[in-house]
Amino acid sequence: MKIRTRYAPSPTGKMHVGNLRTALYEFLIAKHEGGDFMLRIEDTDQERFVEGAIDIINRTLEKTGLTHDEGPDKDGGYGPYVQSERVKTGIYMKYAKELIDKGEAYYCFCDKERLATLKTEVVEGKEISIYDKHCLGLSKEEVEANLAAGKPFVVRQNIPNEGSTTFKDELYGDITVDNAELDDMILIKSDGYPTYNFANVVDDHTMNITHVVRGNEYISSSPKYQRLYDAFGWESPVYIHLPLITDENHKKLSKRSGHSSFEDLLEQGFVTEAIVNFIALLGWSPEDNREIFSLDELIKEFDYHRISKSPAVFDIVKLRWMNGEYLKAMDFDTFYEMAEPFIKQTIKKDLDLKKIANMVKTRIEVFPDIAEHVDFFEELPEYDIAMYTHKKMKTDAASSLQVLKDVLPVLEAQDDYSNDALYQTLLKYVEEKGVKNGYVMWPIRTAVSGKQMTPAGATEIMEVLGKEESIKRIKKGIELLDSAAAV
RNA sequence: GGCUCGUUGGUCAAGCGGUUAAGACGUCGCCCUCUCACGGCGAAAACAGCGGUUCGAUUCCGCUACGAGCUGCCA
Repeated sequence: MKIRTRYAPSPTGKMHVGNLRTALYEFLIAKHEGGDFMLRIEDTDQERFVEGAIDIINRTLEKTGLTHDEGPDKDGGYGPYVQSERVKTGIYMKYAKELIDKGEAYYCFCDKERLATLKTEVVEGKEISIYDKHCLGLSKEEVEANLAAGKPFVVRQNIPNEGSTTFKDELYGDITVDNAELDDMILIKSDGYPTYNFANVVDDHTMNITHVVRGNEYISSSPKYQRLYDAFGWESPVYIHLPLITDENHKKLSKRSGHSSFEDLLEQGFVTEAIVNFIALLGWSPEDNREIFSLDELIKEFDYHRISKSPAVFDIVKLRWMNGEYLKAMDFDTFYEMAEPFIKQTIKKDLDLKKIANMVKTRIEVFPDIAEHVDFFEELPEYDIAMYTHKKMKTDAASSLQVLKDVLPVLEAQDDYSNDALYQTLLKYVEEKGVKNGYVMWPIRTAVSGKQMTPAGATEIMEVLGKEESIKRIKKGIELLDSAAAV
């Protein structure tokens, strides 16, 4: 049998990495077996609907490559299934009535006031009450009369107070709950819309979903869904509940975490492939120790039996590392295309940006890191002459001054400012003096960059800077060291 | 509060009765090197606790602790 999964988000805002991972796993589970992956928008809560949220979902899935296989025709492609559209067909009410006829559900006319009189318990600021099945006792005539009178109603699932219900999760095994723990949940709301609890079962069945994959938070309501399947006489799907993704405090990811949504991560300079790769490994691991996977490779390797049961902390430090791996592996042209805007943010001068990009490629983890690496090209920063002193290079202010003075005329005389030529020239000086490379390179690099660390060596920097600017900076260094020595 | 689920280094994780308990990120050290980074090598660092079952438990069972989720006319 062909596997069919679905991603069923509610359009209430940005797409969390948790949501994205759910979509990814659903996609991978289907594709690994050559199955189909569907998209279904769960917008039955009109109050929480956020304008533009569906666009975000579409954009994200498209960008990450999680394209769905089926849906209503739309602009030459597939649109998602949309629950609010399906409501218009009367499908949910039809199935609700079927349950009512079977005695598995019933009309409830209780208003807010009556509901408020139910025995409630306050735990941690939340009111907890269990519906008392009051309307289950209504006679057929009373129900008909209420309906005829246009009295607002909801439809509730009728769950017995005795016995227990069991469902099977592929990862967690059999989970059994006493029926007394299960509230008579609302299936159809008074506005005529189904609740998620009902729509999800009806849709998954009518869409022939074979594997229901969703977050852990649904595990405790799954027995209720199982009762629905049983009541209808439908075969239940394979359930796969996914462990949570938490923040560094082991709390559910919140918007405030700042790095919790896919779009936020893109803004922070992460590349799509790295994000997808990273979240794939948050709750799943392959048989070998491999960590770098393209989407196609994930499809090939993904075995849902290896999904973990315990929650995973979203570690942005490791994501940064992985992003860096992607940048290093990227071909230069692609890298340059993406890096250029970031370089141009700090460098306005007419310099060889490609050379700069190349210097930085193996040194950054995310694009915004570029700025701190290249700012000195634009302008020589103020620096302390203490920077000339380096224990390992055996340099200090005096030796540096000497080196710079010695080397200046040579560099002034030289016209070839290519990295190679400069390096050869300086090497000659190193040999003459019988010192270590660093002994002369360190002060020069310090003078031309004004920085402790640079993305390239002295000669490479000079190559990019050009003769005029390089000489200027070296003179500046001599000046600084001279005036300090004079004191 | 009740119910359900979870618990291997700081983090992601392998392990599915017998192992010196992998690997990765991060941290630290060394090497390479015209600085830093890359790369290479190495180090520190874990089975929540207590009881069973067993010749033998990280692995199976129970209890406790801790964490999380649910307990909505939200999904």
